[in-house]
Order: sequence, then C-alpha cells, then structure tokens
Amino acid sequence: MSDDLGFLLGDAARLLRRSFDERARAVGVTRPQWRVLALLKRFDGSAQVTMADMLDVEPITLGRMVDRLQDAGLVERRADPNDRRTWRLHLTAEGEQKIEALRPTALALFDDALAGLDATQRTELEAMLNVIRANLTRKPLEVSHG
Amino acid sequence: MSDDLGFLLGDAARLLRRSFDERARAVGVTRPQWRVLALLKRFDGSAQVTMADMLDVEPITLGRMVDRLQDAGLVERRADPNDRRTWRLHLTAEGEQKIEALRPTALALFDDALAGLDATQRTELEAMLNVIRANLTRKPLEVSHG
DNA sequence: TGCACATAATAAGCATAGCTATTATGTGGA
DNA sequence: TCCACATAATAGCTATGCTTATTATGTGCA
Repeated sequence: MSDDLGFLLGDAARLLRRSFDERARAVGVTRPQWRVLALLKRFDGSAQVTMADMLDVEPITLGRMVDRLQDAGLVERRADPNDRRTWRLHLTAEGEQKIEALRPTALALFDDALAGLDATQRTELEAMLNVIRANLTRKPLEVSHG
Repeated sequence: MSDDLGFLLGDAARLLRRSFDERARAVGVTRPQWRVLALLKRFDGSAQVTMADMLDVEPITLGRMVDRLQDAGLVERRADPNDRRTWRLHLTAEGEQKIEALRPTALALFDDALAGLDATQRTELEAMLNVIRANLTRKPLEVSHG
C-alpha cells in the first residue's frame, strides 16, 4: 500500500519535530527557527525573500519567524542601502551561541532517530528523500506532465 | 552529514502536505482531516481519546480537528451511553463521500511523490521510516538508554 | 458516604505554515 | 514624466500541533 508511505513520512517528520522541541526547549529554539539560524550563519545578510526561497517556505512564513527571532534577540533586520523594500537579516552574537548550544542536541536526536540503520541504509534513505523532495518542489512548469 | 537527514525528512513531509492541500483544496479537506476521516471509516464510533492515540496526536489537537470536521458536517459527536465524559465519533454520509472523492487525488499525489523509486526502494523506504517512527514514538521507559 | 485520584474533553496561548490581499517601493516602456 | 507592472514585505484568516491548566465525570478505597 503506497498510501502508507505518505502517512509514514508525515508521522516520522512530526515525531522528529516533537522530539527536537522536547530536547531543545531549555535552549528556547524550535527546529524551524534553528533552520533559519543555521542558514543565516552560512548566508549572513540575506534578504527575507532569498531566505524564504532557500527554505522553500512562503515569505510571510519566514517573516513571522524572523519577527519572533528578532524579539528573542537572535536575529537583526537591517535596512538595505540600495532597496528600501528589503530587509537584510543578520545573526546576533546570541544567535550564534544558540546554534552552538543546539549542535549536540541535534546530533543526539538524529543518532536516536536513525538507530538501527547502518551507513548504507542512511545513504539510501537520504537519496530517496532527495528524490521525493525534488518531485514535490515547485518547479517552472516546463516539466508539466498533463 | 546525518544532520541533512533530519532536514530532509521535514522538508519531504512539508512538501507532501502542501502538495496534498493544493490538490485537495477543491474538495475542502486537508491531509490531517483526511487521516481522521479514513481512520474513522475503519473504526466508526471511536472515542476521541482513542482516535488521538491511534493518530499519535494530543487529544486537544484531535478535538480541534473534530470541531472543524463537525462544522463541515463530515463527522458527528454522539454521547456515550455509559460514560458521560466521552464522545463517540461517527462519519456522516457526506464524510464518506469526501473520502471517496479524495482517493484518486491521494493516489496521484503518492505516485508523483515517489516517481523514480522502484518497488524495492519503496519497500526499503517504508521499512526505514518505520524504524525511525518506532525510534521516536513515546514508549514506556523500560527501553531507557540513559 | 466521602475523599483522592484517574480519565475525557476542552481552554488558552504559542509556533509553524499556507492562502489571498494590501502596502510600499523599484523598474521599464510610451 | 507618468503609468503599468513587478517585487519585498506585511496583514488577516485558517489549520495543524504542542504545552499547561481547567472542568466534568468516573472509580477505588477507607
């Protein structure tokens, strides 16, 4: 029954998020927030629309997350000197600390989640999830199949 | 990098939900709602707490979903004759129709999502996701690893 | 009987995430 | 120059899903 795969995927993802949140609560950052921080560490100074695109999330969704991250003092919005519409996002020192603080938590979680799967299986799983992600990611409609 | 697996899983699940919602919007049911309806078809008359348990969701989360499903006329709450605390949930005729209407949509979605994975890979994927789910599902603490 | 505890459901509050609509600003063409 | 259109961000609405707290009801024990 290939239906089960859809349910399974949703279940596994929800459990992963729940487990992350449980462990990370003390640090005060959720998994999606952590994703934003981690991406920002690599691409400091990105515009919101760029970040939203990289995370494959709607701009408004990212905007709300940035609201909260800014309230928490982890991220800063700075005006773009060339385009008054855009905000440039920057990690604060506190934001960087959060990322470091969460690293062991995240590693432990993935360790627990993937217990019982050997290296080969993990590689295969990663490949298959990449296929699914690619299949479902919004693409230019050239690839239409209708 | 096993970190990527965690992100990937979340991404794939989010994309799956988004894609389902896009396709199912015309029918007016979301993926989680569909899950409730589908489970109810198999276990008509279940109490809310039982349903929440089967879906591995908090009772309040299910309660809200039932609120909306009831408003939409797809589900009915009927009093339990033996226990005045509990509600028994029942599919309405309209609810059953929704399930039927969504079946081809769901099948097409899973087809698209899993395109490029052969039967063997799908079986493996299912097995691995089951392992992950089992690893993360709340269990009695006998299985402690601390 | 009556009190302690458990259980079913709900309430309030927050975070993620989507949709449509709106506002402000940038840009290209007549 | 000015108008049409595009783009960046936000607002309001809805739905999941979690946490803690509360209400109503059931049950076991003294």
